[in-house]
Amino acid sequence: MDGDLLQHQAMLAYWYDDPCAVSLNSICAKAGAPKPSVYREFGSEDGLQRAVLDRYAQTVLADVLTIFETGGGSAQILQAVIDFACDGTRFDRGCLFFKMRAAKPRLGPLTGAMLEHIQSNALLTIEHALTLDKAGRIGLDAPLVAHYILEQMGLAMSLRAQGIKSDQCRAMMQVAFAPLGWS
Amino acid sequence: MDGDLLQHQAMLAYWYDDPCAVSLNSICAKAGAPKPSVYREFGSEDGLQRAVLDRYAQTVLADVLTIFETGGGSAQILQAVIDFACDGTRFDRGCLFFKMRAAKPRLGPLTGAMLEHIQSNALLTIEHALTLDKAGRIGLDAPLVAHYILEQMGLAMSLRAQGIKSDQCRAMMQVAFAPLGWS
DNA sequence: AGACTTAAATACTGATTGGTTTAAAATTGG
DNA sequence: CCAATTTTAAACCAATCAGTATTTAAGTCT
Repeated sequence: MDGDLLQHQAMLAYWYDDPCAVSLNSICAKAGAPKPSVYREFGSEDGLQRAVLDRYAQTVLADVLTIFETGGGSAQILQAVIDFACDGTRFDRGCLFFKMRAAKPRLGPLTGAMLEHIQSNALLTIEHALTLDKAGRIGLDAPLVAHYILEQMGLAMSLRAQGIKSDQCRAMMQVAFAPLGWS
Repeated sequence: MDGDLLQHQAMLAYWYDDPCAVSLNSICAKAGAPKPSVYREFGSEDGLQRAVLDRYAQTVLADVLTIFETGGGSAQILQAVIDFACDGTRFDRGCLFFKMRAAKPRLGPLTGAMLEHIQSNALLTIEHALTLDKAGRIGLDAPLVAHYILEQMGLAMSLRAQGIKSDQCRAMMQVAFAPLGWS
């Protein structure tokens, strides 16, 4: 059963290239899988993309959400988030979630619904971490700050995908997070 | 000479939809222009996109750059930038420059070069305004802050294109610009 | 008016897209 | 060892893409 291999190859292709620019034919060729098997396993291109995005959320994105779940002060959390987005080579080519979200109007309904589910789940997790942190800033409501943090993460990863150096991304995120109880 | 009409219709199509999702055929149909005239006037799809982007920069983007050029304190400038990006209906569908920049790997070399030229020009203008403002923050070098401001503008416009309300975009930008000498 | 040039409109090319059908091959159950 | 089912592989489909050739019409200049 090479459905997993197919899904894995599809994830790499969507992740490293533009999701909208990757054709089903090329994915099948790369995975060595016949095209009808895609439709047997996933029903449609939309179904494959949805499954890939789901897997990505459960593996890659879960790591960043645990940062918020394990808690600590907001300064600690934000520093960990910066490290997560800017360190290592994991997001050298960007983040599949944000790439797909940017291409959402061109993706199918299943993938679109999965994008919304992932985003609302992430927002809830971030917001929960914020309300736990008693040192949170006053006058800024938690949903707004949660959304702000999510978008700054997305921006950092998009910049990395554009080739911006890790140091510069880190410096920008430090500026962006400064008003949120940084120092 | 309906080259202007063609260019205008192309700009609207690229602006309101995803630039990569708009076909040359649909643009010709919308503008009522025969396809060969596109190649006579612009040489290629890349040439048309480059011309459209150039026109966009000279009309729409020029307005935001004058904000930086006319000067005032950094607080004034940043407030004007927020108003520019978040007010009105002009960027309800996003900003063509940032949309095209996001799709850069899928666009032609002429358009890619134009994108780089517009961005470096914008960065220089912003940086110049920052160095003129003596109240600029210490410890943050001007190129970094210029890049930061540009990306936050792009983020705000991308959020608006996603359907985020103007008020929420404004609130986020106020957070983002807070460390740059806001109050 | 008549020769010449330029533009327009349509049709076409070859490639690629997502998706389907078909026929052979492999596998499985008895 | 054979029959039934599933998987493969390749061909196929209609639609669409960027780009080009061709043919026809409209001007333009002398």
